[in-house]
Amino acid sequence: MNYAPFLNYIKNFVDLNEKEITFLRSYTNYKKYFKGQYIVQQGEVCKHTNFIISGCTENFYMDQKGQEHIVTFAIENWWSSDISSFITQKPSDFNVKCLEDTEVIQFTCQNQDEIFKNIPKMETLFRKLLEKALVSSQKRIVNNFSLSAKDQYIYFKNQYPNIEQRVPQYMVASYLGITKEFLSKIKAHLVKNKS
Amino acid sequence: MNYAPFLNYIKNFVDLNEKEITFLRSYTNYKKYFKGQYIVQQGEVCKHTNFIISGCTENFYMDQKGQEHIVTFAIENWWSSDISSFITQKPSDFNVKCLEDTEVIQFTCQNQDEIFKNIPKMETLFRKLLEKALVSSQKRIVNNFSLSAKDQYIYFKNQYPNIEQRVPQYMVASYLGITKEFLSKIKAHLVKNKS
DNA sequence: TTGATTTGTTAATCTAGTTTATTTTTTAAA
DNA sequence: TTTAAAAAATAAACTAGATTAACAAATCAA
Repeated sequence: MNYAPFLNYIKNFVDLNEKEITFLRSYTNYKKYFKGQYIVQQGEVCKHTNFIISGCTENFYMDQKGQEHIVTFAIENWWSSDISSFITQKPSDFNVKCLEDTEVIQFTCQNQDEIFKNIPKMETLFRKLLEKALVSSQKRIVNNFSLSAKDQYIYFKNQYPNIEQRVPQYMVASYLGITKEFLSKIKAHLVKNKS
Repeated sequence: MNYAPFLNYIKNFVDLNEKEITFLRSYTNYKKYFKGQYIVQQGEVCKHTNFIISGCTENFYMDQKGQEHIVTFAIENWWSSDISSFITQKPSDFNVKCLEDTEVIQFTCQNQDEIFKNIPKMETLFRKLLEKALVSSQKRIVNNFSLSAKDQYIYFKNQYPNIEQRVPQYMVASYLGITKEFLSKIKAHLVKNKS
């Protein structure tokens, strides 16, 4: 079990003393999932918030027509969960699925509350994380409005340079909200015009 | 100056004692803006987070082609600011403009930190608000992907029943990311087909 | 009460992105 | 190493929504 990356990540934001680290350890746990395994399944309650130590997950849902839409990817040092289901403890509208073998540090909703109660710095950290997440979510809405599919793809490549190589193209298309055929067309066009 | 709605709003989430209320008052201030006035202007730093006591604001930006896109509306009991600029204290990509005379309770970034330091319950409140805001932002991305413009319009009407009457249609179209002409077509179609 | 500006409608034409279908390439399993 | 399955590319027909332009209401200023 590999806990260090989680503590290193936290150290970027706040300093925890020994006692706090011990507390945090006892209220979180390590888990390994295998490729293809579901961490959360549409219709079930999302029990944990997960910090990814290694691996890659997708967060997707199935619409009324049976089409899958990828909402987010997550890799090392990112968080992965369905926040809506986690905070309400109601059935999730999303699936969280491992695209590779994936190690996580996870905690339940109850334990999160305990952590925040006992280590207020951790609540501050999460408040700031949520602020950033909200900003990037709004940015995505804005891009959706003002960029063509081609420009959104270019933006995606710049923002997540590590992800494109690790997941199949049809998933990138799904993330961008376009068909795989159209993404293929965009890429062919970009190659031809050398940018 | 009308402070009560702000305290009532807070009371829905957490209980503050007299001392905390006094502290909060001294670290927030009341301001009245007039219709058409800008609370935040694209290119300037967003200095305040604003809680709306009365009135209505739009949060919009201008893209490279000079087209305006409305990102959010806000009315009584909602928050209005450019969170990205507020947390980084860097120039904003957005405008926040009053669509009606608007009264707000506002606080600066520094004062927010003081409030959180002295009244941790307030940080918890904000953490929860951010969670909800993130959920609804993600929901909007999801809708963008899986709903037609017509269904997004219907969803908007259900979710924000109070806003459509208060703002011109072309702003609703802008919020939905479609042209005013197409919204007009959708509405004509809905009237004809009685739903 | 009239003109001027802002808002909303209709219709024709156009285009970014979808759908469907077929073929090729890559991956993975046996 | 062969074979089956999954992923990617290509192309033609199609559609949701954009663009343009002309006009009609509504609001507002004076």
